[in-house]
Amino acid sequence: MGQLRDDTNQTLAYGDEHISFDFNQQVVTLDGRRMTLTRKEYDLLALLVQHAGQIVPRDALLLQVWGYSPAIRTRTLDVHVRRLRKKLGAYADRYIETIFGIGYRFQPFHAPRYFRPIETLAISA
Amino acid sequence: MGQLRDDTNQTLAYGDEHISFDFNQQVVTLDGRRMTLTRKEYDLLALLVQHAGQIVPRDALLLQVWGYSPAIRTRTLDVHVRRLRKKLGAYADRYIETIFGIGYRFQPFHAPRYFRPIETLAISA
DNA sequence: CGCGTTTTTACAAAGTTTTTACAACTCCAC
DNA sequence: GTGGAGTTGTAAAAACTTTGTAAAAACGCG
Repeated sequence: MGQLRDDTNQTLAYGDEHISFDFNQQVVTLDGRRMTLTRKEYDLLALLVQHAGQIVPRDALLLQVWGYSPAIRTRTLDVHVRRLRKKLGAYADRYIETIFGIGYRFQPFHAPRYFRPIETLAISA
Repeated sequence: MGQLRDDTNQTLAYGDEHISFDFNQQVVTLDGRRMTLTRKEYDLLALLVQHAGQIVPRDALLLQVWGYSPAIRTRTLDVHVRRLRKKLGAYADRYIETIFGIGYRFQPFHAPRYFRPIETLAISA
């Protein structure tokens, strides 16, 4: 479970309760079933999973998966995230979090959820 | 049934419900009948069968069977795959899978549809 | 040469990616 | 709380890429 890295700190594999990722064979399984991902879908998910738990900015995703500079205006990232979420089924929004105004984050299944401090509540209480 | 390998990990023979492959004699049988394959057809099928269950990229096939570099633009691989499928008859698409954008995969007849997480990190060139 | 084999050509079909257009949502100022 | 600018979600269409196929041309060896 978790991440397995080689001597150059490259992620070799990832696994949690529902998803497993083999970066060598480019094989992803969801609840034991093999996921069929297109190339871009795989590249995108792989990049997110390699930074599991960390926010990956849109700019970084667009640069690394598409080679786009931040100047380029495109919605293809959003569309690909949507298709990944569709294929992730019930766990979609749990696994792929939207960080408004910044980017996306892949959350390992058992990692503590991130909640924004609710200031209004604290003040009114 | 399955694959038989020698001490240098070369596949000597392959067999499943319908196909048998003798790599020494270069004899292939389909449901007990000997298949007549041309040289290139045999080379291509042999390479796929030797990696049964694994995806073999187009580039690898073109390099190993034809000696072509990835730069060369040719459709001969597709044409040969077609002829092989024709000779494989009813099992054609079951045995020779197209992996879009990557290559082809020979699937043993009884291979499970889905794979559990892979522990062994066998890398194929 | 003649014949089987291989490769190319040209187009069709299938699959993938990007764009477009608009809806829904988030944040912040007022 | 409301409104508006900016951001993300979504469905569908358009654009693009890859693979399938039939037929013709080129190859090569007896």
